[in-house]
Amino acid sequence: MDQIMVTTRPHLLSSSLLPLTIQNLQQPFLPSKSKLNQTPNPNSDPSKHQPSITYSFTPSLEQTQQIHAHMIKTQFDHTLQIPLNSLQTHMSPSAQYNFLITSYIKNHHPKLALKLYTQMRRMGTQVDNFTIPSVLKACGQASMELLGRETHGFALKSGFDSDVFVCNALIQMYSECGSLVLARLVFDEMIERDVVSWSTMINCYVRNRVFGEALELIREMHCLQVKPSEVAMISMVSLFADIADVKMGKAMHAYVARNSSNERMVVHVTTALVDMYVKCGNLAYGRRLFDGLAQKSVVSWTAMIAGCIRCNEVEEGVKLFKRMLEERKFPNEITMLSLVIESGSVGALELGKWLHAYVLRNGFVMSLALATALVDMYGKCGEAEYARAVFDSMEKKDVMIWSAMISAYARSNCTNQASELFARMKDSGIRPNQVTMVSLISLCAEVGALDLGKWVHSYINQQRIEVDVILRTALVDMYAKCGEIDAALRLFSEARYRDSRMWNAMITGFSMHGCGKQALELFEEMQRAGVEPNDITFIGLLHACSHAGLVADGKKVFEKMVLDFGLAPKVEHYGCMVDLLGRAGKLDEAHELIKSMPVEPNPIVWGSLLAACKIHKSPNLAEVAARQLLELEPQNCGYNVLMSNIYAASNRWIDVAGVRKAMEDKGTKKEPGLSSIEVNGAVHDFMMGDKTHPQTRKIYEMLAEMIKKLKEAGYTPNTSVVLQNIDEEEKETAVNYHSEKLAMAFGLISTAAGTPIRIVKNLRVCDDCHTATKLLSKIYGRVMTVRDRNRFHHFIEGSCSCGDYW
DNA sequence: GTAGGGTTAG
Repeated sequence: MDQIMVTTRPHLLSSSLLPLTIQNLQQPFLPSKSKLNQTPNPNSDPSKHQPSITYSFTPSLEQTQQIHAHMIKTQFDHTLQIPLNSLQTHMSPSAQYNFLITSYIKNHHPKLALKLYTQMRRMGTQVDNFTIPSVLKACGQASMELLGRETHGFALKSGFDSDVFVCNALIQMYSECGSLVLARLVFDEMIERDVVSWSTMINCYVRNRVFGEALELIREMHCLQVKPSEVAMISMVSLFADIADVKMGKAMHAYVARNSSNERMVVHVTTALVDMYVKCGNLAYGRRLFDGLAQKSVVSWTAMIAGCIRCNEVEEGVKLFKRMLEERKFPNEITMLSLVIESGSVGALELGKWLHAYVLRNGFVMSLALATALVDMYGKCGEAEYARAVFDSMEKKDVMIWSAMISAYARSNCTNQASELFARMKDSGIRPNQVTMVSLISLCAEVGALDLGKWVHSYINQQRIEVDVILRTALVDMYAKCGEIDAALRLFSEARYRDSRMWNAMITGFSMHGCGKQALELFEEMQRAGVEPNDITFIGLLHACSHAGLVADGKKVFEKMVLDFGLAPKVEHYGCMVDLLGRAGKLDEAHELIKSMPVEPNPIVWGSLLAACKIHKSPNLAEVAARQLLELEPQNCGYNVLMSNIYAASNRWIDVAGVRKAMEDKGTKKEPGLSSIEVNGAVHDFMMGDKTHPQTRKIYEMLAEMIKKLKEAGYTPNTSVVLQNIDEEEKETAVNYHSEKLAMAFGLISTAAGTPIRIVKNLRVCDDCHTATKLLSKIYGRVMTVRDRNRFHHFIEGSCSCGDYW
């Protein structure tokens, strides 16, 4: 529960303003022990009282509302009897308003606080220099800069601008509203600054990522011998933790080490440093600091354990959790929340389940935040059903848990469940926000649901949901992945601000559509715009060159990445290069590259070489690649299939038989092919030979008709793609029932003549389906778009945009 | 000091 500090400052203790008096204080309004010692004797003469008193209260929102209602009833009378817990106070109307305003802010209801402030002024109640900082805080929280400025003006007129509290609050308010210049103006014009002024101004720069100025201020502060308080140091360290800036973090560490002398704060400061190091990925350093802590608090343990999990040291995290319990330190809600979040981030399902059970067994209150973290964790671990169980167990739901559940469905590609849930969300009056929309849009992108994606896009416009850079990126990506590259480009061009991710989405979009030149041009423009490319940019560019057969350009890009941008090529980049060279028939060069690469080749690298060997008919090199692949992934029989095809193409039937025998012996499995098609906003999935669709009978009738027409057009099924040891007729049936053909048949019977058909599949298009689809596009006069694992195929009038090169 | 949901690739 949040702590509310009611602070009575010396200048407020005028004769008209009696100090707080507390009788029979009981829980939950119990102030901390140190504060209890300061509790004044209710019978003493207030005027002789000590000048500054601080009481800690923890009123919840409900309690605040009760007190509020009571204050209204007593018309803000000087003698106030708060009905809760026998708390009795004597407060001026101003003090009562101030108390309420502060309480609402602490309960994260800045708008209620501001409403009270408006009312306070309307009633003519005196606004003092205690009111102003609270009001400014509310303005900052609610990002209401206009009201903040108006309050600033009021403070100037009333002469409160010489009050250091007021000025600090002004800096903080402008900082939260993103107005750096105004914040700095207030700071510069302050007659008298305290430590808080400095750290607030520094935080303002850090929050807005103006690190140079922040460092400059820290230096200046040092020169003027203003020592940051421990609290200020901690907040600086934690800010660098949040933005994972280890360089600044280390600088702060050095600074803290030199300037921190407060023994009592050692645990807090060190914990902040531990958290900073682990969030920057330096687990070992964080651990060293943690181990050196003589007194570890629950917070220290939480930061350390969460850090272990985040860095994928799950077992070590569990060990530490157990050690924490042994040392009789017990996790709180934030501990559980943090650990659940980190479990999700690394996909540690078993740990996540264990934490869930721990929460239930140990009587934690299942707050919305904790439930949302669990939903998110299960979602990230691919367990949408577990996520749903947690979700359903919560009676009260808000936009965050809704979004988390939709995101869980999105990750599992459960389009229909996600859109159903979205409909329910709207019905129950919860307003979706950008986060909700991003989940839905990225789902549409993933499964290729263009109609749904378009509908969601129009909903965003209609509801005036702000399209920020993330949402715009998601939209660009969705249109590109759904085949509408022009719409993607339009959204991209209309953007006022583009970060590297948005550029990457557009470059990758061009790449998938085989638009190599456009991708390269866009990259030039990205450089002119001064946006730093990252490794993902180069993956997109290399793919683009590969799909468009631009060998020389691809080589240049690769070189540029290393020489101009100082990026170390990862195995993915080598994979792209092998693909690029291999497709172009430069098999030996590709092989040499693999042998010379400084990182261990993965299956994608060898797989690219193998696929190239298949296109360019090189069985000997194929064998080399296949042997490596089977060593790396003995369970994957896709390679065996390719190998068998390659042997078959060279009439090496004994080797074909050998591969088959090896597969039978190992009992290997192939990733099942899955094709989907969207009709009227619903996504229909098909597996090979699938008979689960409600319209199965009609689909198979259509399929028979398609095969008949294909044969009339001279098509013969290409059965070499089948590897089971079955007779030729069965093979033909197997090819005919490929998931892609089933989806195509469904598309043909359920959409109007002449309209395009769009199919998305999880594997590469097989040779037979590719040939068949080309013919079908002509036979039925339809534009057919197939998005496979790697790229788009646009089939028009009997030919494909990939130029049979994929 | 630890604190719930989102984008590019794979």
